[in-house]
Amino acid sequence: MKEIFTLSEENYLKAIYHLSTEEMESVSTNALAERLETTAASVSDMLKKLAKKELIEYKKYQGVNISEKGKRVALQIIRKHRLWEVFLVEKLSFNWDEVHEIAEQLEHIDSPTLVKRLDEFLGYPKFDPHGDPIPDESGEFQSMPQMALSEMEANQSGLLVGVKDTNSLFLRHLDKIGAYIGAKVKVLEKVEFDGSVEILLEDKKTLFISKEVATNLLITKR
Amino acid sequence: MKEIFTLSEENYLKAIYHLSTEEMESVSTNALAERLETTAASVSDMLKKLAKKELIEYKKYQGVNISEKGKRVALQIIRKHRLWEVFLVEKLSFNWDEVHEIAEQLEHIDSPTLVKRLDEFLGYPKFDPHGDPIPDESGEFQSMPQMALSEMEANQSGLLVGVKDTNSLFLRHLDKIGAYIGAKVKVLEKVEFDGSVEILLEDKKTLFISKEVATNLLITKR
DNA sequence: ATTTATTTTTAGATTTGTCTAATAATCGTT
DNA sequence: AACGATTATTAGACAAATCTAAAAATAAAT
Repeated sequence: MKEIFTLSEENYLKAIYHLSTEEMESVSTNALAERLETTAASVSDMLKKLAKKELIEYKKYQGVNISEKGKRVALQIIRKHRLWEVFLVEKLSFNWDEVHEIAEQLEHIDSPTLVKRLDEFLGYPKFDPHGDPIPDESGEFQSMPQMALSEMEANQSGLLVGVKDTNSLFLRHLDKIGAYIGAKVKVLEKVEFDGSVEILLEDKKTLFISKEVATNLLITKR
Repeated sequence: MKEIFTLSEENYLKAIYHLSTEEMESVSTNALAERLETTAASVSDMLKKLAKKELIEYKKYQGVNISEKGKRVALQIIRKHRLWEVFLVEKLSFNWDEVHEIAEQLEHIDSPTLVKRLDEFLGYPKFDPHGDPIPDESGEFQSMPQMALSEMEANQSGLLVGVKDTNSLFLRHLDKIGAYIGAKVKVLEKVEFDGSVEILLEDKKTLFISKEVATNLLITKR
């Protein structure tokens, strides 16, 4: 029989998964508390519960590592989150900066059939509107080698495949300058003294990108 | 600022609304307990909370009446429930007997924009797959005068517009005999001794409907 | 290697929604 | 109108998830 998890447990698992892929070390209580906007005390309590259910590996004062079982659960939630984001953008014409909060709710809807049908309805998308890969039913996902635009050399070109920061202001800025997921990008020149980058977008227009923006744009070569 | 209600509160409100339209009297604690599959004690507790928030009118031992405010809230939840049912059936090709449980979850997603966009995406449907009317943003809905098939006289005809019982077995039975929402129905004969009804469906086939089924089919004349 | 600072955990309370068992109010019958 | 039956409410407990304040463990710094 299928194990059921509470909303809180699901949110903890997702946060632990994300934090442990961002840094390769084990996740600290404080980092989790900050991410989930709660106290370290609450995190400690919850970690005990998750450990008892074998969703994480946890030794007091040693931080957390997600278990295989926990990873499976987390990836299914992430799968739902990203599928719903595609739905919201493609079918309901939401802007890509508006969908996160709604998807945070929809990701907890529990119905495997629904997920399967939604996936089919959307044409089995492999990436969400922010360029993040969508895990399949068994948790696998395609991921191309990515780098920040700021790490590329002059004259290299690639495809804009994702953003690091999903902050709404940042996403709207991208819309304004005409950058979108899938756009072809070529680095024309790297400006030494301020770290900004001159790029050619879709072989059409050239523009300067600040260092801040460049470090938050993800590119795959060719 | 918008008032937020818990999942429990929303489910209570919905149940109170439905029970109070089914019978015109005030709703009893026990009826609610049965409907919500909980105990009378829990219901008593919750009624106090809802009354304090002015969602219901409640006097101890006197049963509940939903307030105008409560009705507004309930109708918006029902609106969401029915819109999601349309989505599941029309877009994700679910069967009409499979959608209720999923819609019970989706109805609690909180995003007015989402509801608006979904409504638009579905082409502003006025009725859900079971023939129940979908309230609009201000809680208004079209409702044609309806009667149970069992109440019709011989030789009268009408349109099958809804079902009373939404039990899955019943809905599948309807599929099997070829009855669907929108079908034209003519009463050929009413059988005295067992209350069954002989009908002509869509001017094509005649069949006998048991009393049980006939009382659960809703018809509008012409 | 101590001491200080930081991080993490525990102890004890609180809120929400639920339960069982006991009490109280209302209803139905004679 | 009074009795017994039904229905509804309270009292007291419990589990989940959170909090603050205090204690314990680890890390950093002199």
